[in-house]
Amino acid sequence: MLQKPKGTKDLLPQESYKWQLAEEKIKKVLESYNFKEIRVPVFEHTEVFQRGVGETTDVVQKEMYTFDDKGGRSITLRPEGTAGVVRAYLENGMGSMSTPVKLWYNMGMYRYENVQKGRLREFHQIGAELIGSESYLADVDIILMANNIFKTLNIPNIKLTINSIGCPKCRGKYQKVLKEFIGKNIDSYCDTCKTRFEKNPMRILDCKEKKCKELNVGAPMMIDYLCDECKEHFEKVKSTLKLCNINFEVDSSIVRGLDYYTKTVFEFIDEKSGLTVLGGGRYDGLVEEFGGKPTPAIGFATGVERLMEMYEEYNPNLEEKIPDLYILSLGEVQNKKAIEISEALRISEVIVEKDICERSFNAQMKYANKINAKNLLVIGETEIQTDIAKIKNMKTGEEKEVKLNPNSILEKLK
RNA sequence: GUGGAUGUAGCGUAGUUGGUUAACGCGUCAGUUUGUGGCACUGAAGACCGUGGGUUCGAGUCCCAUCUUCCACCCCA
Repeated sequence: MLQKPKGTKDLLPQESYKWQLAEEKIKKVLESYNFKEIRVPVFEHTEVFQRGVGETTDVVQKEMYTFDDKGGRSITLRPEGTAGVVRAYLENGMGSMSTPVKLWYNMGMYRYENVQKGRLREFHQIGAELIGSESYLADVDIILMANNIFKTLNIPNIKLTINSIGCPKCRGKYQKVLKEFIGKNIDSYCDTCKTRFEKNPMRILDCKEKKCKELNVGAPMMIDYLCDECKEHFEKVKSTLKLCNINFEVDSSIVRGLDYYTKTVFEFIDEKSGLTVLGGGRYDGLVEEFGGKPTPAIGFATGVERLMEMYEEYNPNLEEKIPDLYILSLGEVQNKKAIEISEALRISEVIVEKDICERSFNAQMKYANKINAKNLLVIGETEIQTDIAKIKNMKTGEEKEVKLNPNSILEKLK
C-alpha cells in the first residue's frame, strides 16, 4: 500500500469544510484592515532563506528541504512565509506602491522536523506582513488584527506575550555585555551554544539544555539594554495595547527562532496545550538585507493546523453544505429530463444531486435521505406526461406541486 | 537527532499458553419495497493481521530489522 510521506496530512471532506469556514472568517478580518492576498512560490533559491531567516537558526541549519534542481540551482521549499514575501515585494517593485504595503497569505510550509501533534512537516500558515511603517501604531494594528482572528473564531484561553529584542544599535551593546557574562563559563556550555557564541549569542538564552539554563541564571536581559528609541517604541506599544484593553504579559525570554526579528516580538499561546499558535514581530532590517532600501516592517504567522484544532474544539456545531435538491428519476426519457433540469438549476447555484448510478426507486430514496438532501423531486412517467411534479421537503414531508421546468422548481425551492 | 509506546477490512475493536476457514460493531452495496426516505430484517462485498526477514511441523500471536502514528526532549506556527 502506498503511503503519504511522514509528517503530511490528507485533508478529507469531513474536515475541509471546517477549514473553509475558518479561512473565510480569517480572510474577512484581514480584509477589514485592507490587507491584500499575495501568493508566492513554494520554492525559492536557498539563499532567500539562508539570508532571510538566518544561518544560525535551527530552521535553516537542520529543518530545510533543500535540493539541487536539474540545472544545478540550490532550491529550498519554503519553511516560512516572510522571506519569500519580502523577496517578492522587492522583485516586483512594490516599494513604489503607496506606503505601507499590507499583504496576507495562506500557504503551505515545509520543515524537516520530528513529527508530533500540532507539528507536521507540511503545515499551513496564514500570515500578514505590513511593510513600510516604523510607527508603534503598526505594531499595535498588527497585534489587534492577530487578536481579532481568535475573536472571530471564538477561541478562548489565548495568552498574548510580548517582548522587545531591540535594534542592531542597542543589540550590539547588549551582546557585548552578554558575551562577557557567558564568556566566563563558555567551556561549560553545550556544543550548540559554543557555536552560537560568536554568531548569535542571544540564542544561548533560548537553549533548553539543563546545564546551559543553569549557567544562564542572572544573565543580563535585552530588555534592560534597549536604546532610548527602542525603549520608547516598546513603551508606546504597551500603553496603547492597554488602552485597547488587550491583555498581555511581557516575557523577556521570547527571542523567536528567526534571526530577522527586531524590536517588538510577540506570541499568542494556547494556555491549554502551551503551544504557540501565532507568532510574529518586527523585522526592520530584512528588506535592506535583501538589497532594498532600509524599510521597516512587521508581521505575524499563525499555524492553521493548530488553529483548526482549537476552532473545532470551541465550535462543535459547524455545518457542512448540503444538497438543496435530489432529483429522482427512473427510465431513459425521465433521466434525460433530470439532466436538463439539474443543469439549469446548477447554473443558479442550487446544489443538486441526481441519480448517476441507475439505481432503483428505493435505493435512490435512501440515498437522497443519506446525503441529507433538503428537497426531493421525482420524475417518472406520469410527471413527463402531465408536465407536473411534486417537490417534497425531506424534513417536514410537505409536498408542493410544480411545473416540470427549472424556473418553476427554483421558485418553490426558495 | 535522542528516549518510550503503537500498528488486525474505510473507521472503531476482539482474537486465550503459537494450532484448521481471523471475529464483532459502524459504514458501504443489494434485497424485502416501480411511486416516496429515516426504522427493522435478510444477504453480499471488504483484511495476504504495517513491511521485510527469522524461530517453528505450524506465527495475527515469539525474535530481529524497518516504516508509520502518538508521547517526551528539542524546536517552532
